[in-house]
Order: sequence, then structure tokens, then C-alpha cells
Amino acid sequence: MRAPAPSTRGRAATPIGSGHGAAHRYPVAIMTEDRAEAPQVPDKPSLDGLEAKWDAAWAASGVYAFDRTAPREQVFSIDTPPPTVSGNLHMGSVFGYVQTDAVARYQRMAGRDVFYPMGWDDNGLPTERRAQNYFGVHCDPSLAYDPDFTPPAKEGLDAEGKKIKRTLACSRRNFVELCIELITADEVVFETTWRRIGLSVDWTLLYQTISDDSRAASQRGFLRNLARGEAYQAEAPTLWDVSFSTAVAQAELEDRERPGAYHRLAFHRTDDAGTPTGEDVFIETTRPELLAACVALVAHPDDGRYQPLFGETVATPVFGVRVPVVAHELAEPDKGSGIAMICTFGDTTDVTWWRELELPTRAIIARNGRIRTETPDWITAAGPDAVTAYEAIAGKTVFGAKEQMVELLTAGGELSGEPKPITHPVKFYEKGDKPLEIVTSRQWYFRNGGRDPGLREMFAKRGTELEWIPEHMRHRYQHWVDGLNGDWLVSRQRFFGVPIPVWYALDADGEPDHDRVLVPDESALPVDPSSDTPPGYEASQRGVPGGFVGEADVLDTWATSSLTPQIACGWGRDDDLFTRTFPMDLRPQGPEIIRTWLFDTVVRAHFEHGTLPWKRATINGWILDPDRKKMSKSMGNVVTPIALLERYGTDAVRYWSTSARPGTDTAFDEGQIKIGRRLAIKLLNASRFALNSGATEPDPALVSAPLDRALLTRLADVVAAATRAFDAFDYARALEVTEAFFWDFCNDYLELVKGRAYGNRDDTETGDATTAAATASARATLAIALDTVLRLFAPFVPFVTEEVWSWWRPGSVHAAAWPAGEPAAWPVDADDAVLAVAAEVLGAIRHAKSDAKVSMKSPVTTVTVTDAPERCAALERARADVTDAGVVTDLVIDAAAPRADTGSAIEVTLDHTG
RNA sequence: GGGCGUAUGGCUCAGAUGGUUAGAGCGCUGCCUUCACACGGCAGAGGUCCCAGGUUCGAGUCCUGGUACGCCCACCA
Repeated sequence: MRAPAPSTRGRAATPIGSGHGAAHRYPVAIMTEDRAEAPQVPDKPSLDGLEAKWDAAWAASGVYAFDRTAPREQVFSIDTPPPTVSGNLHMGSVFGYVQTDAVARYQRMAGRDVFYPMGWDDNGLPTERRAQNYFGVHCDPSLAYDPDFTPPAKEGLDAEGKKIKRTLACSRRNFVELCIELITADEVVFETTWRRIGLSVDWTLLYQTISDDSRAASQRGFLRNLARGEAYQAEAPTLWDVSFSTAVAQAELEDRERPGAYHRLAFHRTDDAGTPTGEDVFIETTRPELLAACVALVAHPDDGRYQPLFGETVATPVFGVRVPVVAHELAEPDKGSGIAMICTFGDTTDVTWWRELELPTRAIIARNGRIRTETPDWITAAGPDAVTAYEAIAGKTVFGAKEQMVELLTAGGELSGEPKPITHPVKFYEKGDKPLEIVTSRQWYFRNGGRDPGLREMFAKRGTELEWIPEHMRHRYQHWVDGLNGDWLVSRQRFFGVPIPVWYALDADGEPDHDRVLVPDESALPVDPSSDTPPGYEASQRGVPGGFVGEADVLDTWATSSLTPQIACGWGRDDDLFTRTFPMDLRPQGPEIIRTWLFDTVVRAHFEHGTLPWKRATINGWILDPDRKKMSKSMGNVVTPIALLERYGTDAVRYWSTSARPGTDTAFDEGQIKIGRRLAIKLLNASRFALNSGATEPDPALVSAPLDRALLTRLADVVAAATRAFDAFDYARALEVTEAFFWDFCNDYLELVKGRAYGNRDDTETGDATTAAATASARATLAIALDTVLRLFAPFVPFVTEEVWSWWRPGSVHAAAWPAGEPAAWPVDADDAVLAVAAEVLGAIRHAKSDAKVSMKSPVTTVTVTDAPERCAALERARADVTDAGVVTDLVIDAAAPRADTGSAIEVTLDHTG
């Protein structure tokens, strides 16, 4: 029987590396010679430089290239999260991406054609922000394009090398050009950085979310949604970030605890004629600056204290505007005074009340976050005092207006007591640093079930169809879907993004008619409505009565990101590729973007294709930030991935990442990285030893010694366990079982067979007439074990395994077959008792030597082993190996019942003569 | 306020369907300058398995109720 050839996959059979490992040499050549061509084992193997060497080799050989001819069932496609191009790499990214890469490498070795593209998420706010800081500019879309525009700064510094203080306005087109200039340079660096972590992505499939293809896909998706009625525009109160001057979606919110204060304000009851009766109603508010925007007071319908007031009107303090007192279940009797003022709009509850109670709109906050400067008519109607009061706050920031209002209230005796400081959650845009305001504006929305229970049910069902790893992560999806309270707002008043591909017809007065939406032909995509012309119009009609105007807004970055499966798989661009890769097999991602990226992607695929976008999602855990530990700041030793990669090597960092269970939060632990490095070094040295012992021919037919058969028995179990684990996407378990085997292999088996493998055992003394066969058995077993272990480790530590592989094996280990099927051809015994007992006895001998404080190499004249008969029999079959490894002259094996007190009785009598 | 997750030696973590003296690595201690590896090897010490009840012949493992931490969601008066 011959060794099954490691099946090197056709496309990857190209020799890689430097001059050895030629594919033609195997398996033919080794079968015709006594011994394979000598492996090229360095005298001093080292991890240094392996990353650069093998990254280049892999790129040259195309070992990770996707084979576009593979049928769908053979393909494993991965929807890699496109990282935001930021110039540096975060620990969390390394963590998650490496875990996915291990799965990808397993799938590839297991025979799947892995479609594993990478993308850069370069559209959107982060890039805008960086362009502003880097070039010292900001976008003013009202400006005309200046072809000769020169930004005032580079790297945030002006011509004299000083930090710029004020940014210079430029046109939208100039601004976009600068953004692209920035990311183009960054992405070159970024790719280099990312290649450093050894992802087996096919870099020729790299995409950008701002590229023409992505913009076309995003716009096509939008237009299809529009045609089917899944996209619509509406004038509605919208969460608004005042510093970025853009609307934001529910998914982009976060609460932050902020200090505030309850102000107790006196509203005045009036008689039918509007004359104050002298009775006051007190409400408590944290936002007195919105008093001018008050449209009603509200209390719970069952609240006896306020029931007499329902239907009455009261006069607001300071302004004297008359507002009704209304009832609504959302009002909480035990919060504050139990009655609240409704403003347009102080918070989202106000929006609910305003909508459900059909209250008027009296907005006073402008989009820049300041109080509107023109005096509103309802203030004017309230009289000259109200106007004077309003003028005192007009144009002020929210903060300034609040101070002013407190003064006015105090002056009028309408502020009861001192404001009571509290801490309360305030909504922020997750990327912003000022509280969100709510303004009314026309925006575009995608339906997502937030306002349609039937559709919400549909998306909930999609969530149950998806396979979640770990399983409990599906709750996060479910809760998000259950908690949706509005459709997905997708328009953004930003500049560097995918333009919403529509125009509006202008009426005879030159005003846009938003009901007459003009759309481009799909073949014209991508379009920019600010410079392109809608079908049926001339460019000269832009902005003139009867002509058209382009939509100025861009799409939410998630509106494009939610199409990454379509973008990567070539939807509408490469139908052949699309049918081979979509729906995808795997979406790996972080838990924090289930509500955005994952959910939105499900929504888009459902609308567009009527399917899930992928079969399953793996959700990685968090890294507990080292900043939370006391060390980093005070000690000043902030750890960056790059520094760790340089210090310990990529394989070591990958080892740490893949040690963490799927979906499990993990504390950053540099110690674990050191262990990874040690493992990599151990792989080099153990391999060197095995190969220098003549272990080059992994031929199971040569394996005869009981100890060797026992080792392969255990290895077969390890292969099976690792395969099972990987099939369940539990890479960490696969690593664990492989690693455990490897250390035992080094510490026990290697020591036991050392002498035999070298072939330096003396026939006359051992009385072993079959020394040659025994030596060949040891060597073959070492070769099989090494060959197998390298492949089992390859998904985790790709560099060191490839290095060792190149010493003696053809092709790339990453194109080699996963060894799942090979143990079937091994001479495997029913159990591994021989190895277990031999290792135990060797351990006992070591223990005795350690207690005696003598060298492990010091000779022992007599070792007496008393144990159960079957265990003694097993030991007998490895007698020579044990005496060799233990440097024992006389091994006495005494078959007896194990002693009651110790169970098994291995008794070692150390009788050393040195 | 609701949901999810986590709580195991100094540290980081394993411990399917409950079953002999609870495991690993790091760190610590002692020993071995061993010819693959001192970026090594051998050995040792170290644990009320968060708390309180319960089910069971038997619970780290199941149930109930707490506590602590993390994350997500929730209408910011």
C-alpha cells in the first residue's frame, strides 16, 4: 500500500517558494529511490521574514485565486466586511478577520472553491472628516467647481508646517476629488497593512464602496426599490445632527448619559376670555429653551390631578402663548409633576404625541442647531412682550438659549425653585459629539417593516431562516426587528457618498415638484444628478422653470454597504459570477452591526432577490479593550496590532485570535500571543528534528511498531475532532485539539522514538532483530504525523506551516488537501494504550529523576513497573523505546493487579550509578 | 424598565447529552547548561467551580431566585 498523495489542487500546483518543492518531484521520484531527495532544512530555522516571503510567493502563485469555473455547489463564498479605510489597523479587526480566515482556509483545503473578496469601505462620513482635517477644507455645495483649487493644507498642516485652524470652503466636486485623492493613497498603504495579517483573500477581487461599480449597484438597487414602492420620500420630523448638518437613522443612534436639570415652570390657567385666573400648572422640563416651541401640555388620561384641565388652554410662561392640555397614555404620572410640555420637537416622544394628537408644528430650532432668527408668527400673535422675549434667544445655541430662558423665567417669577441637576440619557449620532435635534425635512426612506407589521413579520422570519453562529446572536436581530419604530431613513445631506440618482421636475415658477421624480436609465449608472441630465431634458434646463433640478442628497453609507453581497458577486455586472456565488455562504461580522449592516443586507436581498443574502452569519466577540485596564495610559504602552505583529510575528497574533471561541468576548492577552510565537518556533524545531531524522517518506505501509500505530490512532482521532469542529465553524476547538496533540507528540512520542528513528540502536544489546524495519516505521510515522499536523495547523499559522512545508513537500500547504480522509489508510489499532502507558512510564521516570534532582539524561539501572496485566502487555510492546528514552538499563515489568491505593502502579526504582 | 451573554486556581481560558481524586497555558517555585528547540525540558505548589435554595443515588454541569460585570434595546418631561 502506498501513501495517498496529498492531493495538490490543479490550479495551485505551481511550485512556490525559492527553488525547491517542485511539484513534479512527488510522488513519482520518492517511490523510485531509497529515500526522497533530501529535504532542505535550514540549520537555524527562524520566523523572521516569513511574512514578506510568503505573502509575495502567494501573490505570485495565485494560491488563493477564485476559480470562476467552479459550479455553485463547490463554491464557498464569504461576504467579508469591508473595513473603513482609516490608515491604521485595529486590534478588533485583526481578531475578527483572522477567525474568518481560518474558516476560509479550512474550506479551501477541504476542497471548496473559496470566493473570498476584500473590500474597502471608503464612502461616507469618516472619509469626509479625514479629508477635512487632512486638507483643511470643508464642502460648501453652493460653490462652483474650481479646477485650479489648491487645498490649504497637507496632513493637517499649512504651508509653514503649522496646524491649520480654520478650514477653507470648496465646491462639492472639489471636495469629492480631495476625498478620492486621500483614499487612493491610503488604500495602497492599507492593503499592505492588511496583507500583513495573512488573510487568504483573493486580492484581485478587491472592491471599493465608492467605485463606479459600487455606485452603479447602489443606485440600481435604489431605483429598483423606488419602482417597487419600497423607497419613498416624505416630509417628516427627522433626527438631525447639527454639527454634521445631516439627518441620521435610527440605527445610527446611541444614548449617552449627560448632565441636565429639571426646571419647574409655571403655566397659567386662563378663563374663557384668555385672562389669567391666577392658578398655575407646574411642569418639569430639562429643555426650557424649547418653551417657545411648546404646543400643548400632556398628562395621563387617568391622572385625577389633571383631568379637570383636559380641554382647557393654558398660557405658557414668558411668551403667553395659549396651548391646550391634552391626555395621552404615554404620559407618566410619576415622572416629574406628571404633566409634561410637548414641544416640536424636544424628543421622539414629542414626535409621537405630535403625530397622534395632531398638534401643530412650531419648530424653533434651525438645522445649524441654533434658535431660528426670524420671529415665528405664533410668537408675534402673542404680543410684543413675547416678541421681545423671543428676540432674546433668537440665533443663540441651544445652550445659550437655555441660559437666557432661565433668566427670563426667573425675572418673571415663573421658575419655581432651583433647577434640580440630574443625569439622563441623551440621543447622539454615534459619530457625533452634540446631542441630536429633531427637525422637519423632506427625506428618502426605505421600507423596513418599521411601519408595517406584516413586513416586519417577514423580516423576523428571515432572521429565523438564517443560521447564526453562535446561536444566541439571533436574539439581537430579533430584538432589533421587534423594536423598529420607523422606516429606514437613507438620505444624507453629505457630499462624499453615492448620489441619490433622481431629479425633480421644476414647475412654472421654478419650484421643484417632488412628486415628479425623474429617474435615469439603468444603463446610464452611475449618475450624479448634480452634473448629469435626466432623460428627456437638456443640460440647459437645469434650474430653470419647467426644467429640472438634481437631488442634492447622497445615500446613507449603509444603503450601499447593505449590498456588499451583490457588489462582490457581480450583480448586474457579471451574471455568470453572480450565479456561482450568490446567495453567499458566510457573513462574518461584529455583534454591534447586526442592527445595521446585517439587518439592512437582509432587507435589500429580500426585496431584490426574494432570498436571504447568505446561509449563515458568524458573529465574532468583543476584545475587551486594554485601555480599560490600568496599564496602558499611565504606562504609556498602548498596544497596536502592527507593533505586535512586528514583535511576535503574524502567526503568533493569529494564534491568539483563533484561540478565542466564536462569538465569545476575549480579554486582550499578550501572554497568549507569546504562546503563539512559541508554538510557531516549536513547529520549526520539531519539524527540523523529524526531517533530519530521516522522516521524509509518509508511507503508512512502513508503519509497523506498536507505539507508532498507537500514535497514528491518536492522530486519527485528532483529525476527526478538528474536522468536526471546523464543520461547525468552531475553529478554536480545532486549534485546541491539534495543539494538544502536537505538544504531546513533541514531549512524549518524539522522545520515545528519537533513538529508534536515528537508527542508532544497538542490535546486540536490545536483541531486536528487526531494527531496520523499526527505524523505517518510526521515520514513516514521524513523516505522516508532521505532514498531517502541518496541514491541521495551516489555517491558523499559515506562515510557519508554509515555511516548513516548503522544506520537503510540493506546492503550497494551503492548496493541500485537508487530511480528513487519510487516516483511513493508516494502520490504526483499536486503541492507543501502548503510547499512553509508555508515556506514563516515561513520565514516572522523569518524575523520579526530577525528585532526585538529576539530569533527565542520567542513566538508570533498574525501573520496576507493577501494573495490570493488559497495561503491562502494552508496555512490553514499547519496551525498547521506553528504556531508550529513559536511559534505563533494566526495565522490570511486573504484571499484577494494580495496587488498591494508587489504582495503577507504576513504581520506579531509581538505581543510577553516576 | 426589557433582552442577551459572562461569572471555574494570581492571570487568560477549556469543561457535548449531570457520574471516578475539576483540566490547560501563562505566572510562581524547584530542578535539568539534554546532541530539534534555553524563544528549551522535567516536576511542584495553587481551586468554597459568584451566592442562596431546589431536583437527583450523585451538579461546575439541570431548575428557581439573587449578586456582579459586559453588550443590545427602550418615549431624553
